[in-house]
Amino acid sequence: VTVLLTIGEFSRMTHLSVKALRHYHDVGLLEPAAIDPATGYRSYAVRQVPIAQAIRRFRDLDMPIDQVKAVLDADDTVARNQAISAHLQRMERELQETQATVASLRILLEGGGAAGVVERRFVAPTRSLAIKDSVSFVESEAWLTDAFEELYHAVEAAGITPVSASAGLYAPEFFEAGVGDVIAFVPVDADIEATGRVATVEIPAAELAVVMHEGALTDLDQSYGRLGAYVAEHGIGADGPLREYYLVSAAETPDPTQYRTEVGWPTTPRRGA
Amino acid sequence: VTVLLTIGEFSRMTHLSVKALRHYHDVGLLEPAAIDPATGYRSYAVRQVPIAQAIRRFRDLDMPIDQVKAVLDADDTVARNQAISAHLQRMERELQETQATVASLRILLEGGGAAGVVERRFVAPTRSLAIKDSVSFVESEAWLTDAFEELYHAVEAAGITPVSASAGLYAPEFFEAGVGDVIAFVPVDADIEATGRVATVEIPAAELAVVMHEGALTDLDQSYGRLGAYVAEHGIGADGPLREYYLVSAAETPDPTQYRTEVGWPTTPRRGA
DNA sequence: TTGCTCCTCACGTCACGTGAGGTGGC
DNA sequence: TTGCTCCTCACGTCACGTGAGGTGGC
Repeated sequence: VTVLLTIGEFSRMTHLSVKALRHYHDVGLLEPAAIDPATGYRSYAVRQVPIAQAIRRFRDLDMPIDQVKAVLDADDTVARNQAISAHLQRMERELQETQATVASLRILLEGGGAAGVVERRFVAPTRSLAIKDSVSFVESEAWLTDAFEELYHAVEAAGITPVSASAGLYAPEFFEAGVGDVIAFVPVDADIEATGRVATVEIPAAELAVVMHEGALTDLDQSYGRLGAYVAEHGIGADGPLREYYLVSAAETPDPTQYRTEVGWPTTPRRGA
Repeated sequence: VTVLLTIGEFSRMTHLSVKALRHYHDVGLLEPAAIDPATGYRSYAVRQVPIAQAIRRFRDLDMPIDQVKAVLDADDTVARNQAISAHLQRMERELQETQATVASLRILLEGGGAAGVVERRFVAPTRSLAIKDSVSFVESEAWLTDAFEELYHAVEAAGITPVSASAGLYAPEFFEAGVGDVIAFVPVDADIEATGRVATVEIPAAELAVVMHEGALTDLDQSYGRLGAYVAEHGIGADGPLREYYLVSAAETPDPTQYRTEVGWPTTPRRGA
């Protein structure tokens, strides 16, 4: 016979609170083994204890309830282990970002802001291989990595060579609303058939205030701040997407402090230019 | 003259969304430099850019808004740096817990549950130095560390020696509600004057089912599960606090896999005992 | 018989995001 | 004049926690 446990006993055995257990029942993550139809009392089975203990660990790792459900429902061991290691990888990435943010905070508080020279520049229209998508600010780094991987595959497959560094166009609402259109592009001098997300497009010309950003992309806001101040002080702001040219990036060096990124802020044309 | 920025410009310069900036205004974390009384339009000053960038970094590190406010309001550099490093320490601790949880999850999923032998035991009343408090489950490890430090200071100050290992009593609601009375105690054979939170008390006798838990305290639920199953199967459950005896703990070894903790679950008395 | 355990709503938390609906300046 | 930017509510999100108010079993 199965030994049944009250919700209180089950709570002490799993270190999940009674409120949490009721919530997991409500959302279908962990159904009691039996429910008294008269009183509504929940009963749990001893064999549910390890499942509940696993749930507690997943939740301690901040895995969303839906994902926990998916992992537990996967009777396929391979799929289950994949889901778990995918989550652990996400966590490792977050940890690295955290360390980068700490370093970045230290620099900022020590007053060592980027003081690069602002330069004004006209960029001509550029034929490019590009991927365009609506991207959220938080997922943009991962999106960019994927996009450039795909673009370089297309470049290689076509047997051509990029004309200059890879770059990105960011709609203002990407920053202001946290979601907006982003175009990742690689300048080329030949037309290529569209495959998958990759298309050949002409990146429009622009008049820009430009600054060289040295270091990790987490700190890009410092260069944006510098450009924005410059543009505001000179009253030369114009509409249009923000630009980033990745001169030295993860593709070239594993050390983020070696990254070199040109940031461009749209301006009105210069007189006499 | 101060150059004023629209909320959109300020957003692009700081990489904080417009919604976030309005929220920070509402809660008093970051007041605009000026507000148009007719339209309600917010204006920000260039000198606010580094402050906003610092706020973004603190929030990326999940520092609560109230704490960010406290850190920024502290014009005392020393206090500010203390608050920051306190937060970074908390994050490091969390990281270690995360790694422990990952290890713990691996063990659980590989089916290697604690299979220790359950033993029944009567423990006599024990005169002890104790600290009692209402403690939440999440903060209990830190609370316990502090409590034992204080207790050992008191023991030392009195020039006496503990009679046996330090231990803890946990009210059922500590697990079931996530908050409940906890007593940390060190058995002694002399009365000591109450100082601070420390008092001399008699820990009551108890009839217990006991199992030896080997390894980190994160995994204690496995031993609780084993005891609860044993007690339920034999129908010998009784009221009363749960007990943990810390035979080998952080005080003795830096390696959590070396920890030895006896867990006690209250039972009815044995026949013939 | 009396606490004790358990139950179900309903609402709060935290830091914004998501629309809806509307207004002033170039 | 027409978009565009900005504005203010009001409500949603996520995983429970916090009471309130009430019932069945030892």
